[in-house]
Amino acid sequence: MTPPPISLTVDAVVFGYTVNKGLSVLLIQRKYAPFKGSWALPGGFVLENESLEDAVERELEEETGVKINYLEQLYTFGRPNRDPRKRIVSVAYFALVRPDAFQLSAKTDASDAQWFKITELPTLAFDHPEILEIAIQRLRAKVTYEPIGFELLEEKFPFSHLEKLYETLLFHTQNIDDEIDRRNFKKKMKRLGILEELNEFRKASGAGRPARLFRFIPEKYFELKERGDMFDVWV
Amino acid sequence: MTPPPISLTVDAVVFGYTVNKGLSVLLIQRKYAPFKGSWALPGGFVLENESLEDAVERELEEETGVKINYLEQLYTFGRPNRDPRKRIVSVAYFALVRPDAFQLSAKTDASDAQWFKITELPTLAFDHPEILEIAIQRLRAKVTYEPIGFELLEEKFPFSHLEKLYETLLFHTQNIDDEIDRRNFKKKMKRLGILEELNEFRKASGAGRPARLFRFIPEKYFELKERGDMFDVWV
DNA sequence: CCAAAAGTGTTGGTAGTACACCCATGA
DNA sequence: TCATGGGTGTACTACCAACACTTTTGG
Repeated sequence: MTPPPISLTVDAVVFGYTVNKGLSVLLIQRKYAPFKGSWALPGGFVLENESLEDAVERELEEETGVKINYLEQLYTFGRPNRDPRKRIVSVAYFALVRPDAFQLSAKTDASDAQWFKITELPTLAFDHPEILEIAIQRLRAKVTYEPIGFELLEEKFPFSHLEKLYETLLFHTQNIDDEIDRRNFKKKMKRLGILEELNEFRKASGAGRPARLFRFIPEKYFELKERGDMFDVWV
Repeated sequence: MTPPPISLTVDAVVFGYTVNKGLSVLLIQRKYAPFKGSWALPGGFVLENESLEDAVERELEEETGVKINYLEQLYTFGRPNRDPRKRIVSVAYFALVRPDAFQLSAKTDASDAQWFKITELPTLAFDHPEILEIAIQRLRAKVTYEPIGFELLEEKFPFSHLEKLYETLLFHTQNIDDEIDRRNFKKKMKRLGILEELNEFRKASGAGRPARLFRFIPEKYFELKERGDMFDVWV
């Protein structure tokens, strides 16, 4: 029983977020056929002695130099003709980076890797549009029951940033033009008890009252989770 | 750039359920080393021109003859030494079968495949204990927000069967000895509006008042889902 | 003093939880 | 007639949704 020659790759959907730019995804430009010149998700072959996660981190380092903050397996794509050359099965991951990792490292050639707002995407190679779509769905669903949104924010953030992030993820990724009620959202988040209210304020960026900064407390969340108390923020 | 020789398999965690036997999983006994004689999840190599799902269905047919009712990709396991012989990455699926598919087809040699209650599992080969554990977690989580529980019941069922199924999945898989309040559970399910109350009753199986039968209405559920109304049954 | 962003409470509706008795059948 | 399982309603609490004005700052 000889196993058939199927190649295994990993691909990463890396999300970044800032209040101004909204949700963005990291893409690389392909240098070779097929899809030469097209934009694609970063990724590549898994080496014989590395785990899938190691492969993702290695490829991201090689191709983009970006420092990721959260990594989770997304789905495995194995349709027979998803790559025109030969049979390739790809394990897709999704990753989150903080705003400060948002600009690409100097060594990355700007023509190689670039951030794209998810509202202004180029045409993607292979079945990457499908992978990206599934990643967005997963991210959207997941922020409502696990506090992974914090992995996209700075460590200390004003409440309004958290609120805008949820607005973006829950509504703008679906072309819904809706807003979150600030008071209700704050009540819910406070009730969860996973935020620490700091005695620091954001120096105003322009006009407006300076905002108090908050911090996510992972320990509190793990406590909740152990007790089986569910996070639940579907605004 | 030659891709490394990594083999790709699929494995299936097939769940069955009856009120009497509780939640069970379908295992096969290995005929060859490594782990010769041990029990393992059914599965095998993906062929060059079949999709991952086709591979699962083919292997299940070959190894167990069981007819599955629901299939969903679970997770991909790729730790470098999970198979002692060589690098094998496995895409795990989880499947649900109805009670009538519960007995194995005649052609299956009983020594090959067998159902095991999840409370009375044998030692499993490879990293299959981990895969099974993750499958159970997924099933438990998923019944609270999608109506996949119905895929484990007969088409027409008394309410108490649904209730016992949820008790089993939500509590007994975690060694919690708890019960669902019949009245509250029924209220919740009725409010969802995805059940049809039939004018048929179950002929008593022993003593007791005959129970009205119900049917799950997939169409109603799709309607709900389209409208974004969330299923939500964490008893 | 005006514009911009942050902060804050109340009310009404709805869903969740806890809880106990009667009904129909087979033995 | 008894044992078994099926069927039903109410009261309390907690969360959700809707909603508008005041405060602090920069220009």
